[in-house]
Amino acid sequence: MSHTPLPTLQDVADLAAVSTATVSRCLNKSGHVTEKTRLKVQQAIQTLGYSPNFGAQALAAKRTNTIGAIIPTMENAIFARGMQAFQETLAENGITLIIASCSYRPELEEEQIRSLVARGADALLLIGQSRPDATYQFLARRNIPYVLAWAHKKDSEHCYIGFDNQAAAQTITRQVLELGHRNLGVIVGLTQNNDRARDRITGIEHTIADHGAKTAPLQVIEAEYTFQEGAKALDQLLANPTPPTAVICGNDVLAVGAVKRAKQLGLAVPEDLSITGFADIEVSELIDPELTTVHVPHREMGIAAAKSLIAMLKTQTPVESHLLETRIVNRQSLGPAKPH
Amino acid sequence: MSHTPLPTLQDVADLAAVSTATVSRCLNKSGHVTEKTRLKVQQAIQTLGYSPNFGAQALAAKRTNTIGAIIPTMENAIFARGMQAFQETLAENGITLIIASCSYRPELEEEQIRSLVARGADALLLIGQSRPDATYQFLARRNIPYVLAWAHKKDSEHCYIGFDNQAAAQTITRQVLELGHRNLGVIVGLTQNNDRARDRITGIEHTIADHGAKTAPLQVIEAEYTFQEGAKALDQLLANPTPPTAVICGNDVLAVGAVKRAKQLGLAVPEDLSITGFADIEVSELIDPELTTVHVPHREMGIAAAKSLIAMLKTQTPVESHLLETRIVNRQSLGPAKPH
DNA sequence: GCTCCGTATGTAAGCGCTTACATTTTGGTT
DNA sequence: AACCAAAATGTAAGCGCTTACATACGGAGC
Repeated sequence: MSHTPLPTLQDVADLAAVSTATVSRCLNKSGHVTEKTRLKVQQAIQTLGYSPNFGAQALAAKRTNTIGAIIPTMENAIFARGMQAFQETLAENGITLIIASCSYRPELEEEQIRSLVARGADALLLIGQSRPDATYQFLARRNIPYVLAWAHKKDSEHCYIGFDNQAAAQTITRQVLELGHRNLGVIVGLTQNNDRARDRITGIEHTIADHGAKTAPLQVIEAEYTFQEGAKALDQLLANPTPPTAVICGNDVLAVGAVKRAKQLGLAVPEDLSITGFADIEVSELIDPELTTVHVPHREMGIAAAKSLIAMLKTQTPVESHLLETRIVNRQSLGPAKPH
Repeated sequence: MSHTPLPTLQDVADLAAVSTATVSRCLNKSGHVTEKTRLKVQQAIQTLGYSPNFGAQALAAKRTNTIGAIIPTMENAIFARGMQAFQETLAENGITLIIASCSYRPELEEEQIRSLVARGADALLLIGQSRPDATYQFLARRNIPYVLAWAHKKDSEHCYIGFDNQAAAQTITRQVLELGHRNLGVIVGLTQNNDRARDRITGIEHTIADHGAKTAPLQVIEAEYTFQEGAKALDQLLANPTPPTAVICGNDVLAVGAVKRAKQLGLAVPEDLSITGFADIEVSELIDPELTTVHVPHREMGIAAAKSLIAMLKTQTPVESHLLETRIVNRQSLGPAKPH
């Protein structure tokens, strides 16, 4: 490991026989440089193997070309695809992604937000909306643009890049009702710190209320985001003297766990029990029966989030929310209610 | 959006009536500060809402407390759990993770390495070993510590944090052979830029060669990392006039795709066809039959990688490789060969 | 050839922090 | 009370870059 000091801007300037200002202008494509000198400089950069010092650049320019994202966890496939697209889009624009996770714990999120900002994130991607006002004030005070992804709300002061969880839940609930189901169960992620999960429940409840038909009271079970918990939740639902004929799940992982459990219990899906998911992640096509679920355009969402953030950074003004469409993917796990 | 300039170290120093050096010492816990003045400073930091400027800190201290990771893709569940643990461990140590992905494309990886280093990554986590010498030289020249994760090689100059892909493949192959299978198929990820996949094939081949028993020639199919491709690969294998009785897959995703396809074709797993996986990601417990696979300690690996990198940064000296143990998880998809 | 002006280039002042070194304070000894 | 080492604190010199402003340059128009 040698320790020759790395070349600096000054070294490049010296070699190219120009001033540091000119080299800087070349680097930042800020124009006002002749083709001839640009070439000279490029040459010098090449031969020295120069690469700008990040700290110095950040300090002088007051920006880092870095965008932060705080997601509940990378292990959740629901975020993986979207984040991948987000990162790719940022990279195409010369921006680096820094990632933190908060394990669905708001106080940790708060901490991570401060941490990423302290690390020089120029802008942030956050998941969902529910967090203390103080956090938003902090961001405003620092003048840090942000988008709230994986969720959407009309007429909000915030910039949302996502879909309407409530509306999506309504659509699939309606379909379930139309198939004749009158006794519904719900398995949903922990709602405590998850506004998306709450919105989905609300959507389900509203649809049932609006539908008019007489239905049994809705049974809602909250479960952690794992297959096993989905299975356990199904057990609870089935323990009821009048168990549901259809179970609407707040996400695919829970749904897949429920499907597996149902099969273990000797229930045919969807003949004996219908089960629906939410998100359309890869596993939903994998199990047997394949999952009828709500498709969410994850990649689109990641790309849109990146673009919005980049635009905000460039124009220094807020950007409109972006509503993405979900749609139901009809596969095999949802069928008509058994006639009595 | 107000624009009161953010408080600086100087402001804190003024308010606390000490010098900037003292404040800096408090911030960096470098000792030599009385409890009394530390409190004064803390107080001042609080009331001003001060937070250090990242660029300035990086410039002056010549480090960023940032570690970079370049993984093929975040969508691959094989990396998700390990990276999550990696990030958590870094965060516990006050280090931020920056992530880039290279889509299994070496030239992109090269670019990302330079990019992350330019962004001030103090150290790097890379996946696997195979990359141009020039890349390693670049890292050496910059004096950037790195670990190679998800792989292991004895007596290497590099620091590996991972498991022995070849040995793991040997173990499971041996088990397959012991169950009487004499006609084996292999479905593995694209080997072109994936040394781990290659190592696994090597392990399988060696075991068969060493075993002595007469076996049919090994049939190897490479497939992209998706369920669908796993299914297609199985089709190819079965198209053979003497199809294999056991298929060893290079990862769980391919295995799960193959299992699903086998069932669609009316083959009972493992009665008619045995299938094994590699990685033990969540889905392997989900499908029916559950997958017999090689368990990889993902979280441990992520934690170990983080700790090694932190140690390297602190001591400025290389750290020993860390070999993690894999083990076979016997579930349902592997059974004895059908007697003729 | 001389102005004039728009464009290319140079000059140099910071950006906010860390840290080597200098100075002061503290408190135990004599 | 005087002394001294050790501990605490202060001083100030950068770190490598961007950018406002100053200056030099070169061609068009007369």
